[in-house]
Amino acid sequence: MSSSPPIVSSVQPGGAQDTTSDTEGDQISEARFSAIPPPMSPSSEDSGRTRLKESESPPQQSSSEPPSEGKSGPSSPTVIVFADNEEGEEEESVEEIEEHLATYWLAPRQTPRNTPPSFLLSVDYSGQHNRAIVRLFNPETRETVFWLDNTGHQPYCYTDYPPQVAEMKAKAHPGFVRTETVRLHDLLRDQEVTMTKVIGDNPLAIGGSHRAIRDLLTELVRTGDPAHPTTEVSHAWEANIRYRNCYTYDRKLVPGMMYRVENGQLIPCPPELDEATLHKFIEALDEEEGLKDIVETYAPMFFTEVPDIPRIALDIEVYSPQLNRVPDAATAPFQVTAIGLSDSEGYNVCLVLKREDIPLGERGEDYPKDLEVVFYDDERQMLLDAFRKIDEYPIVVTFVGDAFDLNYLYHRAKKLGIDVKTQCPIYLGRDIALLQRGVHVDLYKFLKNPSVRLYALSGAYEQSNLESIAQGLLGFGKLQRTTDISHLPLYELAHYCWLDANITLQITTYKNNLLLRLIVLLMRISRLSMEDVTRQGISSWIQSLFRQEHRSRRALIPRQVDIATVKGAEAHTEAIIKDKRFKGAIVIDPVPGVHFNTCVLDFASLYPTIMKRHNISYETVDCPHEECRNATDNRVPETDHWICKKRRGMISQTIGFFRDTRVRWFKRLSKDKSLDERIRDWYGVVEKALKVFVNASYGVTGAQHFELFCMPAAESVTAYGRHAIVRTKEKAESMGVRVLYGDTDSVFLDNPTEEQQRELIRWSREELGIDLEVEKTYKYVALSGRKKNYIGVYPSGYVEVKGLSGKKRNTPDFVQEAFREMLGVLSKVDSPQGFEAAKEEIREIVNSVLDRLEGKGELYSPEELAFRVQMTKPIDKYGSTMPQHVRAAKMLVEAGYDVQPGTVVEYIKTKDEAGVLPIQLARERAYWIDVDKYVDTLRSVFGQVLDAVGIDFEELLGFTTLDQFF
DNA sequence: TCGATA
DNA sequence: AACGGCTTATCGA
Repeated sequence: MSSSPPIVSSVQPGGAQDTTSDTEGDQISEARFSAIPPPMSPSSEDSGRTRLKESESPPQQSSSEPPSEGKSGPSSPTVIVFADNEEGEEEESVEEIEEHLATYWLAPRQTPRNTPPSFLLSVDYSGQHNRAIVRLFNPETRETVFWLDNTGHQPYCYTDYPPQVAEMKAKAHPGFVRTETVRLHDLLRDQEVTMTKVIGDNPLAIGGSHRAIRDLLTELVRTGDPAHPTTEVSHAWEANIRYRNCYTYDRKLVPGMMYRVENGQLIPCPPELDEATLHKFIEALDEEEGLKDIVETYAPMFFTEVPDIPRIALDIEVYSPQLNRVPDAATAPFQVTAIGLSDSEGYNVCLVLKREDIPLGERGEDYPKDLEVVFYDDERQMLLDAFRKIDEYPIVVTFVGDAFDLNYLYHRAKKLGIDVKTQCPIYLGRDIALLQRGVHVDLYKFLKNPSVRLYALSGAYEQSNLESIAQGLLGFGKLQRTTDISHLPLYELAHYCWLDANITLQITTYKNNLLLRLIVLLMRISRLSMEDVTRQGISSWIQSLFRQEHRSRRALIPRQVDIATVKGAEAHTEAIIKDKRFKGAIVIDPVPGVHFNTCVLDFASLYPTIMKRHNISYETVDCPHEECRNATDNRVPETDHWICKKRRGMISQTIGFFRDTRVRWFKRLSKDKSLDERIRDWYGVVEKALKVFVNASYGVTGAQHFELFCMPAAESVTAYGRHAIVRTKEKAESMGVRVLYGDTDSVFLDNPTEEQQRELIRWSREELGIDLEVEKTYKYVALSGRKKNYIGVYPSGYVEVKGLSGKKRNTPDFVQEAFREMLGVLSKVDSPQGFEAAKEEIREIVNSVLDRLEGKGELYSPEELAFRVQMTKPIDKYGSTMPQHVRAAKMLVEAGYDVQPGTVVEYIKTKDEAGVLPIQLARERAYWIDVDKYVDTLRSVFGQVLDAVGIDFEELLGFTTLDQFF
């Protein structure tokens, strides 16, 4: 323990320690250096590295400086100074740099003219330089370096105005540069179009600032509506693509792949793919036109493994005078009491602030051996040391770092007089915390993403808090505290804080870096930077993927209004579109009762297969060709839609390729025991990433806010899906097999022979062109008569519960527990006669629960009795209706609690006027639980299952176990 | 009893 | 800022 700053940066300043000559070149230094606007004078004497003396004042933001891109984009706030060295220049001597740096905490940022193959972390826009800036991690020197665009690429959008008109309108903006005429393909109308490319001198000139160019490329049109006589119609295309993405697409950059800098040029380093494997890979796919291009683009992404990028996880604890209330990050009013750090190479430290009234405490039994605790008297010094440490890493991982940890540190640093430009590696955007050098990954945002949680991680956790995620993924949770954080003895505080950081790190390292590798694959496929891909959702990923696909084909990216107009929906206002729903999937009426030997067949990824096989894409459904409109063999069943016979649809082709690749290669081979374990593991990750895109492709096509939203396309997919399941049912019945139930893409067959299963599968492949698979065979299934509600028991005794409220969150724990016990009984049943014995056992379970409810046994705690219902809006937004959870929420507010939207209110049902009581208040207050209400709940939950197996719940209520003794 | 809400 | 289908409970009119 020492009170002096113990952390010694392992990175020498300035990169001057580098023994290779590859990193010679420019430096991106910190904001305190004056900005020298590029291009710079070709003087070799003054290399631009001159630094201000300590006494000189920090630079003012120059008003002529181009604004940074948007408010929340990861553009750099730092002033970057670099030498004008078209040819490499002499390196400054080591001594000189160290002398300069003695007063600075953060090492300067490098823009080397040469690097070995490096990992492309992000593509950003640098407001300082008004150019694209690429962030690379060099695995040899373990440095994060930068490359500034030198190709002269500029922001632009397209318009259908001729050049003279476009220029006349756009030149009202000072950022207008010039126009160019371009030929592009309009996929919606299937024709070449001449467009005018309008170039601006910075991204905000195109869009984002007041009266930007995209706002000038408009036309006033009369509406005929007296209330709004005119409306502005936009003539701008591709004007809302962020510049960093625009640059990525045009340069065909793939974030997550390797690049090197050679003589100042950014050059891709494609991997050497094993020819034999690649050949087999192509053979596994259907031969079709355009396959070669698509394989060339995507195979390198799928077959290049991800390096183990060093990363550090950070978690902080903050003093709070109020129990269970986290201080506001934007004002950072209280001391940071601990900073936990844990990196991927075994660095485990917790920085702890000494406080007068808090004892040191002791290191408990489970105290981690390799955790080092460093004590500080000075909070400012503690922050500076933490800053210098995390600045060494290409990736900093947090859990809720955007909203809290990094945000708090930034504002606290400011408050403590730290110069945030030169001494703090963090800077803030709107709702986002970024790093000047590395990439900040907020795992909370990423793991909360439903696509990640459900598709990639198969729903391994239910709630998105660190405790349940750690339990679900790692199998252990956070440290149990003995008291609240603000009063924890220092060693326990250190342990708790560090463990949170360590758990956060372990989430990225478990299963051979599964999560890191998944993030990188998602970067590659979506072409988004690590910062963006971990914060955005599936619709942004798919949007970005298809923007790139349009650009590579020289196709114009349509606007929502273009798709709606061409598909004949121009009369629909947004409000009408919003309410208009299309018909979805079919659920076959269940045959109620118990059925032994039920075989469930399902269509393998039904909707993506339909999109591939029927060529469904926004441009191919209701296409503009007369021949297609008049043909008869291309009609979508039950609808008036038709499908293009002349062109391959972009979404159909891309998603079809992903689907086939996943099913026929990565998923299959990830389970092939004859392959090397490392390869199998990698294939498993690729399979999961592809699954995310494939599964969501239909959903986003039917999502109103999606750029390529196309109702006819979404409607066609579900129509073909209904067609498939209905015909399969008919076919099965014609073979003498009874269909007991079915939902969207599955049919439950009553005791079919193996021969019958094979025949149906063969029929489906030949007639429908969809793979039907045996998904599972149940020992028995109990269908309740209601749709989407059943239990299925496997031969192993494992019970699967679908839709029944016994499994739902809002059901009290004691009911869920009794429900589980009942399932345990039912899982043992092997024959129709077995239900008699089961009935007696279930009677025991029910009666013991009733005893406890009525006070004849051990009482249930408020937690066990709690109903849990989420608040979907603020309390005052609930008008005339007053649901029970809102009533409970009001009681909480009166008692001084804070109830925000999204809060899950926990309450018990009581026998008084209120009828409810929040469990927080139940601890300090006497109450009578409403036994009748609880019996109702028990009845409805048990009834759902017991109905199906022929047991009457009321009959079980006859008497309770204790009654037998009286 | 019914529609709205969760 | 993925979709629709479906069940169950509660509240107020």
